[in-house]
Amino acid sequence: MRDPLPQYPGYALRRAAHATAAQLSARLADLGLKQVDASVLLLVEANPAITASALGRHLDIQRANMVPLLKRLEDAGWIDRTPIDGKSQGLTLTASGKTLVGKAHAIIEEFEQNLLARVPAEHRDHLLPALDALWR
Amino acid sequence: MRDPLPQYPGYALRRAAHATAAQLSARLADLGLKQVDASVLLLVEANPAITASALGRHLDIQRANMVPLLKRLEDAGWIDRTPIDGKSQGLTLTASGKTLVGKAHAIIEEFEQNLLARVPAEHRDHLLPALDALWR
DNA sequence: AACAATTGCTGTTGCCCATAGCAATCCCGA
DNA sequence: TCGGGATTGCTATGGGCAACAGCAATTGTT
Repeated sequence: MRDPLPQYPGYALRRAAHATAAQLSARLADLGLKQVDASVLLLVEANPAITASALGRHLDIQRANMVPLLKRLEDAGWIDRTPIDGKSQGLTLTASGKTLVGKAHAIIEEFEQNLLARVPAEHRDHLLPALDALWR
Repeated sequence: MRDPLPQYPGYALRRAAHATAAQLSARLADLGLKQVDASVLLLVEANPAITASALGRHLDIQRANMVPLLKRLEDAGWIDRTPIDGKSQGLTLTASGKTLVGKAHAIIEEFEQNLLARVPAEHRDHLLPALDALWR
C-alpha cells in the first residue's frame, strides 16, 4: 500500500505520542493513576503548597478542568488542600500521596528509559531538544 | 517553580504533539476537516478502491470508529463507496474530494515545513527517525 | 456442508479538553 | 480608602477521539 503519511514528522509525532502514551497509561493504571494525575502529583511534590491555579497554568490545564481532577486526587487521599487566603488553596501531598508518588516515579523512570532505549543511539540525544523546540 | 517534567522525553513528546496538533487542526478546520479526515483522504487518494477495513488497519483505527468517520466523508461528498463483494466496499475520491485533498496537501505541507523550521538545525534531521522508532 | 474468519455496523463508555458563566475574594491606583 | 479590574475556584455543558462488547451478513477454507 502506498502511504504518504509516515514521511511527515507531524504525523510521526502524533503516532509516537499516541503509542507511548498508551504504554505509560497502562502502567500508571496499576496505581489507579492517569497521566495527568501523575503530572500533578509530581509537581505538587516538587512544589509543596503550590496553588491550584498556578498548577493549572503550568500544565496548561484550564481552571474548570482542574476541579474534578483535584477532587479525585483529594478524594483518593493523595493531596490536601489548605486555604492560603480567602480564595486560594495550597496543595500538598498526604502521607499516602508521597508513597504513591514514589511508585509513580519508578514507573515513569522505567518508562522513559525504555522509550529512549528504543530510539537509535545516533538520534537519541536529539529527541528532547527537538521536541522542546516544538512546545516550549 | 521547580518542574521535573520537561526533562522527560515522554512528557515533551506529549506536549509537543498536543501543541502541533492544535495548529494543524486549526488550519484544517478551514476546510471542514479534522486530522483523521485528512489522513483518510490522503490514503484514499494514494490507494484508490482501498477497503474500509484495510484503511482502518493501516491507520490503527478500530472498525467501529471508521463507521461514523467514513459516513461523514461520504455525506460531505468527498468519497464514494463502491461494493467490492458482499461485505467489502472500495473507497475512492469524488471530484470535489480530489479538489479538497489538493487544498489539504497545501495546508499539510506548509504545516510540516513550519514544524521542522522550529526545530534547531542540528536536531532537525534526527526528529523523524527518532519518532519513527517509537511507533513503527 | 460446516466452521472460522472477515467486514461493516450499533451502542456504549471513558478520557481529554474547550467554552460560558458565576460568586467570592484579592489587589492596585485614583 | 474605596471602587473597579483581575484572580480564584467552581458549575454546567458539549465535542472529539478512541476503546470495548456484541451482532448480522458474507466469505473462505477444509
